[in-house]
Amino acid sequence: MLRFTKKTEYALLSLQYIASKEGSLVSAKEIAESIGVSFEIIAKVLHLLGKSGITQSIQGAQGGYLLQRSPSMISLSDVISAIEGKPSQLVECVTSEDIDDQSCSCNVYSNCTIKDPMTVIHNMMDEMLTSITIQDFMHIPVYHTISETINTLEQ
Amino acid sequence: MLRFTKKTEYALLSLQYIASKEGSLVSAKEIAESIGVSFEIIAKVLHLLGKSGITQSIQGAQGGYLLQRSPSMISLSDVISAIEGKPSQLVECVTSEDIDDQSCSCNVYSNCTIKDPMTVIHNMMDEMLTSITIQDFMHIPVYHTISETINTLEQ
DNA sequence: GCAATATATGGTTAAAATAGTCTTATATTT
DNA sequence: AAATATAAGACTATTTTAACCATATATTGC
Repeated sequence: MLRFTKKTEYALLSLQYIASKEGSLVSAKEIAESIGVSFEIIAKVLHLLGKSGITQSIQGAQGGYLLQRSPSMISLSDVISAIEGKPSQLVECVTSEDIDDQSCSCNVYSNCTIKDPMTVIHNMMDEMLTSITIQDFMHIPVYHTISETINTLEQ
Repeated sequence: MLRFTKKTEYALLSLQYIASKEGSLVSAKEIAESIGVSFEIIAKVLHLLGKSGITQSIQGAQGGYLLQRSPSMISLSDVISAIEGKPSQLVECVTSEDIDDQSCSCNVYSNCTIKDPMTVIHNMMDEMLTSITIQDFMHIPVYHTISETINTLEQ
């Protein structure tokens, strides 16, 4: 349905929360309570973010999580990849990796006629998801067009 | 997973096929065979496209489908809305309609802190999906950035 | 009128993805 | 040793997606 998963949503909320604490260790329990979802889910999400090097975790009592790089260096694309285990794929046969070297695994049509336009769309989407970072989740007003947003982000 | 559904994919393939026939009636059977999927699915997809006024159908023998407007006036956003019955929603609480008048139906957090940035992302995505039309599915090469693509589309 | 062709529409089923919970193990601090 | 906190996998329920099946309706042409 072209929708972010709940896990991605929780990841963004968690990263936003950690970023707002600017460098101090934050526990999964604290984040879960702040967001209002179960501890287990937040722990799982933070674990996934850690495996991808987005967050750093300190085990043990008084442990917790912190960001491995600044909010402006963590893109939405990074978060989606971390949560889903792979880069986003609008269609099965087009990924961010080795675009020219990809064979269509869908066997329904021998000669795919939408792969090229789909690749264009994928690239546009990818560029967009890469341009948005956790920093943009800190305090930004609502814009209504790409150009307005790009102008603002470039300032 | 932020992926187009198969139905949307079939819809795009069907519309591309109908557009390539430039005005002549095309049957669901012909489209299904051309794409390589079952007749029933294509019939259902075409029916959905018809209900949204994208295609026009002529019933009975020698009947079929044709486009109700030119390929350049049918956006990807239109197609997704037609197939899914509603505009795309990246997150539950942000839609294209009445953005300022929407209440968050998710009850997990009383005070949603990502709605504004999500609305920005939704608007960017929406603008992108609206800017892409069936015409772009006819014969276009592969570009790799938004700016390249926008430049080309504007020519 | 009737057979053939084609769309219209709803129901059913199977598979896959998503969401959430539960359990156990491991690490660190006090 | 107890308390705190992350690590990681198993398990279940729900929802979405995908595909198929069956029947109804409309039009053409003989």
